[in-house]
Amino acid sequence: MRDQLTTTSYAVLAQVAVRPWSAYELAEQRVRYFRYVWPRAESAIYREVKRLAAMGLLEGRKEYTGKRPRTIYSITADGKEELREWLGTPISPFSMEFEAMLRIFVAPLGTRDDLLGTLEQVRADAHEMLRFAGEVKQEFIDGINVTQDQAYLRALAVDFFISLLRTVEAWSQRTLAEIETWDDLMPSEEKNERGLQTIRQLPVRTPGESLKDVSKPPKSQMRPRS
Amino acid sequence: MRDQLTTTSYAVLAQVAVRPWSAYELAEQRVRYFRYVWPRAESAIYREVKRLAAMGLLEGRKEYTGKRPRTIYSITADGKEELREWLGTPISPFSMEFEAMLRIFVAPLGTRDDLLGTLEQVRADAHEMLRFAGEVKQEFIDGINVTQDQAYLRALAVDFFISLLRTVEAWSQRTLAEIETWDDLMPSEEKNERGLQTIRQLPVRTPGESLKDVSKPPKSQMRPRS
DNA sequence: GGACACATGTAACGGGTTACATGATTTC
DNA sequence: GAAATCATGTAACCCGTTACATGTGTCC
Repeated sequence: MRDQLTTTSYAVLAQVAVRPWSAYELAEQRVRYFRYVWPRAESAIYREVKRLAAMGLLEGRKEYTGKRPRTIYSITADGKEELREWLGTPISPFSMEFEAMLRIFVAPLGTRDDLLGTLEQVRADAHEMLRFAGEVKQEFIDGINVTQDQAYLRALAVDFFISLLRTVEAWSQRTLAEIETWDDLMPSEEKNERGLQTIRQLPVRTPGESLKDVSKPPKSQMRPRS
Repeated sequence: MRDQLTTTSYAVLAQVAVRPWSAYELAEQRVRYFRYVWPRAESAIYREVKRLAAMGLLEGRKEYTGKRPRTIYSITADGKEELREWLGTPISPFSMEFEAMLRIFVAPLGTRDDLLGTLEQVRADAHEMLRFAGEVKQEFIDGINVTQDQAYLRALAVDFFISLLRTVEAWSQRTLAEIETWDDLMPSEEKNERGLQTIRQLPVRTPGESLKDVSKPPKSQMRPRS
């Protein structure tokens, strides 16, 4: 058996570290816990708890409802130690899947309505996730969230989400507005000029110098600071 | 053989639609094209072009350098048609993987320095991606980007990235600042109160009413609009 | 007491990644 | 002419998903 832990392993460990859960509850509650930062199918959770239990990082206790068994998992001392060590290692970088962008790049093959529909979906998805975030916000304000005692940590997460989602929402809106000014999706001087105008105003520093000379920086830059 | 196309299939098709490439070039150039919106390992591309060629959506032409063969792929009429149809279907929703958030939730198991290190990595990753975005911006301003003639579409993408990355960067900075005010990672009334304060100010609408009554909306709401 | 939703998983398939392999080109 | 790097892939493993299966309360 494979004995290297994946991030999914740690995600499960982390959730069980909060309190014991049955595998079913774990799979279910992932929605509120990690769905949006580490999305996985429910069945992956079932396999993962078994593995972790076999490795001694989780402990499974069997219960019965009639003749139907279920397993309650809790974390072991070894499991906590694994988590602790993990916290000191480098993270895997932020990554995303954003199919809408693929479609933008080949948009001229389709219709203007196709593209508007795609952008509308992006906006709707962001809207839905914001609604969920709003629910969570309300729970904390009402003091009834399951992790209320960790509000100081969860606040960081909720802040992240809402910032990110509002960014996506804002982008989808201004992009819809831009596309609505177009008559078609064909390239044109006018569209490209507008695009360049947008790009010029984007808030990011451009490389100050050409890359050709990077291998031989001027002497003056190599002197130590006074 | 499986004959259902995945988003990865369309990503490859979309890239080949621009112009013919060898499989190696495709895998390499994904970095500049789709790496950040649809990340996949290079070997996945090799398998995908073969499948697409077998289905008649791509056409492979073999070339030789000495006795080493390579294959140049170009899109077929059927391939273009597939892309066109795809543009009319619903997109898979935006999703992300953000391991840092998992670590925040179990942060009290580790040290304050662990957590600061994690956040520092997030900031560094965002910074690096912004540097890349800045390069692309400069290319467009200089008029030398490979897709210069599609600046009107690429502008939408670059705008998206830079907005998103600046959001992540800003979040990581204010979160670092917050954590630096903490003496430890243990929960406390004071930390939680600050967290709640943050949450209350987040720019998102909370659900205006309780969910209990949703199943029986008042009659007045069911009347048709005047 | 039949239908339906909830609870609790298992099996199989395929997509994705990591590791490896080999020919060509450049460097020194 | 040996070493390092680039070019061009292949093979194998495993994670993740989709589909299915079976038991249990609940509604009417």
